[in-house]
Order: sequence, then structure tokens, then C-alpha cells
Amino acid sequence: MTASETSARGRRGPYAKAAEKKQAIVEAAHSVFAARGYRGGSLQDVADVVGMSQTSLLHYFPAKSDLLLAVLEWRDQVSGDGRAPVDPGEGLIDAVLRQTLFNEKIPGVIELYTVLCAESLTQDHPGREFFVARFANLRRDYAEAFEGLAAEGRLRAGVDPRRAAASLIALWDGIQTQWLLEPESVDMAGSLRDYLELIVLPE
Amino acid sequence: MTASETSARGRRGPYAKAAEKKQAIVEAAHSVFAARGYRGGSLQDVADVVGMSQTSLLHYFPAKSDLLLAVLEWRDQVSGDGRAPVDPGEGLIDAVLRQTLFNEKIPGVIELYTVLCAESLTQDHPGREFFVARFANLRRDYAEAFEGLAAEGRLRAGVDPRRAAASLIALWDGIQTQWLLEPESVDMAGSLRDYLELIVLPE
DNA sequence: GTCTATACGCTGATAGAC
DNA sequence: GTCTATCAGCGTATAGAC
Repeated sequence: MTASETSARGRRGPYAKAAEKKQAIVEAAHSVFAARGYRGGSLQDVADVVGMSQTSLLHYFPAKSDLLLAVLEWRDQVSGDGRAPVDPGEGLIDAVLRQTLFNEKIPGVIELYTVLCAESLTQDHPGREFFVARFANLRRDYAEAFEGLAAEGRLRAGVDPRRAAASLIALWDGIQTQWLLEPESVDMAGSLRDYLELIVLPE
Repeated sequence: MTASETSARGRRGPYAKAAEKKQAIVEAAHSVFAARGYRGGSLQDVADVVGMSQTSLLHYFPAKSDLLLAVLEWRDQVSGDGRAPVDPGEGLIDAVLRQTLFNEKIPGVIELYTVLCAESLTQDHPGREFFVARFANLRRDYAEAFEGLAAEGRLRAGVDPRRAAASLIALWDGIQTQWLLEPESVDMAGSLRDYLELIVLPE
């Protein structure tokens, strides 16, 4: 549900039903793309989950790539892209660990990002720009968080905030991949906590 | 070129030409799968690169999945799976950084692993077992390396060798993904060096 | 808005001539 | 070993009735 569809008139407007239908399609596509990837999941698969014909689906999203972008944007809007939204008064470490423990309960969401992110590296993939922008935003946000800690004297000497931001995101993504392949062999929260406690000094 | 094809008679045997052809196919498939993924790259694409018909290609590899496994195994045999083979007398950090700098010169190889690894998370992907085993082996090898350092008193107090092994691999994979999307914004060697120098104490 | 029908290309794979 | 011919199936997308 995008802002333009629910603005002004509110959720009771004449387009409410269309918006609901679009939302159902996006959620179905989310599960299909997570399980099979963008190239591996077909519009028919999505239509089957929603319970409508493949051509009706194209009435809402003229092309498959439009559906992919809708899925990616919806995911970011709903859950802050699965990364830690730092609550007021909460430390960075606590926020990251809280998000990690939450993520372990929704493997489908992690799988969607992991699969589509790597797939977006391939030729002519419609999600590439999205992931480039996503990483740039994440690096900027965490770099700012580390700079804030540095200002309080809580960043270990010699740690570069920007490189640490890229490293934290990389570690997070990489450990999720290993976890998806073999959950019992990987301690996601443990790896992230170890890293953060190495570079962030206690209050 | 597998051991069974070149054993006993050596590379001059009656199967030498077939082996060369298979090798050419594998290399072509490597570039196609790296650029388009396993599902996105077709046998026709591979055949075009080799310069033969798609059906002739199937004479050497009866199914597309066989070709994928051949690509993955060849890559591991040739380059030690792109990870640091520690030379005698060389430290772990030096080995990792040397491999990283080398990898920057062969982005196609990095792309192959990154794309296929995440794609292998999807349903019915023939590469899944390979990547599960690969990660298990890598975690074991690096855990042993860290245990060796710990025995020398060169592992920072409180660092768990097994978790550090998973973290190092995760950081490595994750930073490669960011680097493939936006090379100029990421310092792969810097991130890895920072991490290793945090947990490994100088000699 | 939803459907059926369909266009049209590409897919991996098989059969069989040479 | 390499090819042509061909298969059955699936892919996205379009046209148009209702």
C-alpha cells in the first residue's frame, strides 16, 4: 500500500479494494520470490497463491519487474528493511541484537533479501539499483551511529566509522546466508555481538 | 578436468581431446553462470560461447545440473575455492589479504560464488549441497587456524575460534557482495584487515 | 476487473542421421 | 561426436469478450 493510494481520502476511498488486492499480490510475490528467486518464480506461481489468474495479476502490475520493485519497497516500509531501527534510549548493540533475534523468527524475509540481493548482481536485473541504494543508505546510517559513539569516546581507538559500518553490514548479511543454509551450525546473534563488543566500548 | 579423466594414461591418452572440450565447456559455463546465474543462464548461452550446438554440449554433460556441479568443483580445485591457502611461514592475516587483493583482479570468479551461493538457497537448486559442504569445510579450516593462534597465545582473550571462523567467512562474503555492487565505495582488504587485527594479536 | 484465448519466444532434453 | 529436427512445456505479455 503506497502513500499515493491511501492519501487524502483515506483507506475508505473508492480505491480501497484495489489497494487491498495489490497488497495481497505483493505479499504472495514476497513468498514466491523468497522461495524461488525473481527469475525462478513465475507470475503464475504468484497468481496461484493469490487465487487469481496470471493475466488479472498483470492488470495490477503491468510487468513482472514492477511487482519485484513493489515487493522490495513494501518490505522496507514495513520493517525498516530488516535492519535495526534504534529505539530512543536503546544502544546500537541492543538494537542490532534485538533485530537479529526477531529475524530468526522470520526466515522468509531474510531469504528474500539474501536471494534477491545476490541475484541483482546478474545482467539486466531490475532490482540492482534498489540494492545499490539500500547498501549506500545502510552504510551511511551505521557510519553515523559509529561516529556518534566515537564522539562519546566509546569507539575503540583506530576504528574507522565508515569501514566499520560496511563491515557490520557485511558480517550481518554473510552470517544470515550461512544461517539459512545450516541454522544449527551458526550463531547469528553471537557473531554480531562479538564483533560489536570488540569495537564499541562499554558505557 | 577431473582426476579420472587424466589418471593412468596421462594427458596424452585417447580421451585427451574430450577432456579439453569438457574443460572449454566448463570455462564457458563459468562465465555465463557468473553473469546470469544458474537459472538465468541457458545451455544455449554456454554453447554460443564455446562455439558448438546446444545438443552437442549435452553430449558431454547430460543435464544442466551436471554442468553446474562441474563448474563449482573445477573452481575449487583450481583456486582452493578462492579462499586463502596459507603458505608455509605465512601468517593467516597475510594469506587472507593476499587472497583478497588477488580476488579484486578476478571479479568474475567472485561474482560466480556470490550469485550461485545465494541462488542455491532457493527450492530444488542443484548447488545447495555443494555450498553447505563448502561452508562447513571453511568454518572447520579457519577454526583450526584460530585454535592454532590461540595455542600460541595470539588470539584475543574471549574470542571463540569457531564463532570467529564463521564471522570471518561471513564478513568476507558480505563485503564481496557490497564490492561487486559498488567497488569504489568498499575497501575489501581494509575491512578484513581491521577485523583480523582486532582478534589476532601481533607476534 | 476478471476472465479465456493466444501470441511468441525460449527452455532443457530426446531421437536419430551422418 | 556433431549435427538437424523436434519435442513438450513454460515464460511473459497482449487482445478482447464479458
